[in-house]
Amino acid sequence: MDGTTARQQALDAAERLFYGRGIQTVGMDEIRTASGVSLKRLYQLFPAKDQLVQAYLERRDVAWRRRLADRVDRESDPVERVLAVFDHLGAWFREPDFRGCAWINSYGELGATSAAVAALARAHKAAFRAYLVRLADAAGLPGDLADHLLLLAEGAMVTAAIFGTPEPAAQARSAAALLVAAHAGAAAGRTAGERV
Amino acid sequence: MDGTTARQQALDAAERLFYGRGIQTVGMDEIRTASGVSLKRLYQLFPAKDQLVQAYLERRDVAWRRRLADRVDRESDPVERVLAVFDHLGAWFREPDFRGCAWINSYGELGATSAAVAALARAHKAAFRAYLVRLADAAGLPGDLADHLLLLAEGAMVTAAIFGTPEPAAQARSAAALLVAAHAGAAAGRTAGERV
DNA sequence: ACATGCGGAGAACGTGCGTTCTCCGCTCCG
DNA sequence: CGGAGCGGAGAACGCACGTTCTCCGCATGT
Repeated sequence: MDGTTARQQALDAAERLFYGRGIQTVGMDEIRTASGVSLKRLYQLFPAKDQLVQAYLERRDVAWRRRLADRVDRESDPVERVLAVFDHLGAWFREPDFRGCAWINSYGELGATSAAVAALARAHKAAFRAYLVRLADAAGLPGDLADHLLLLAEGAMVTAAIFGTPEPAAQARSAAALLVAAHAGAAAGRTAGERV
Repeated sequence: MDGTTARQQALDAAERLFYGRGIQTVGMDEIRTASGVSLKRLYQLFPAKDQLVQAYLERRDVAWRRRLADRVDRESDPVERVLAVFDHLGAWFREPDFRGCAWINSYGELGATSAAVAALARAHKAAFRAYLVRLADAAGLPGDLADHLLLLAEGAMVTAAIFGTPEPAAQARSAAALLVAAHAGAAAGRTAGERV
């Protein structure tokens, strides 16, 4: 087996298992069995479990954000692009193996113990927030709104995971639409010289 | 040592350690040392670690919700009572040992493995949501708003934990205020016969 | 054909931890 | 004063798991 395909298979198995059952619950042996990559090879590629965990979170980060961007790019209207974020969440929540946000879960499990995991969670959420800022900016909406959208999205992920229903995505979308309208109204008022 | 005080001390230590460092990271031995309750006694009171975990989450649930209600009860205006929820979150986030929501963290750590933990997280969030529904109702606001508030609150908890800053509470508060205004405006419009 | 070295399977090792057991002192009752 | 039982300290046990080691087959180069 090729080295790079071994790495891929190992990461595929790690992602499926770590995401589905938690990190501490899954042993290296199980990853060996699920991936077909021998333990020796696993430890050549990732000298310790921590590094496999780190690689899993890093790879998933770029994949997750690319999937989001792909969905958003199907819209052209700047405001629709903002709201598409929540449509994407809805589709994600409906996937049968959805089990919440990998970084929120990892943070809950290891954030207090592993500085690396905490940093990766922070980095992922910072990147997500930066993306929301760009979307809001492109729609001519103030920066505050991006933070509001972030809270709605994070809340939707958590709530959908714990209750096991996709509804929070639609709820977050409707709240986001109201906030966008409120901000847009305020902006329109400001440009018209209206006093608040 | 009395039986009920032993139980209290055990739960005190369990709460401090489980909340601060995660459940799987903390061993029964450490709880013994931190609480001063002997291992024998611990296992008399809680026949297995799961049950100690369960008792920890249950006790913290009522304490957490009572603290919230106490803060809310300092306000009399129904709308202020709704917003006070986020002021309370801000105060909580500023506590030095704040490390996110115990139930979100526990769910991330054990939700996939332990049905009991998943159920307790669901129960806690359902109770929190029901409280928000009551607050919204008392303020004459529609039921949808309570779900929006829930998402903002959950998002604030997660974001404050991962970024290690209390700001999300204020952001959630301002978003909540905008949503309240939007809903109140809509209600006023409806009562005035305005067409949307 | 034969040596050489890489890779796989899985045993082995060490440690941590949930749970139980042993031993001992203390207290309380006759 | 004696013994009987409860509680504490912590050793012991069994298991799971991260990590390493051993052994063996196989491919490759001369």
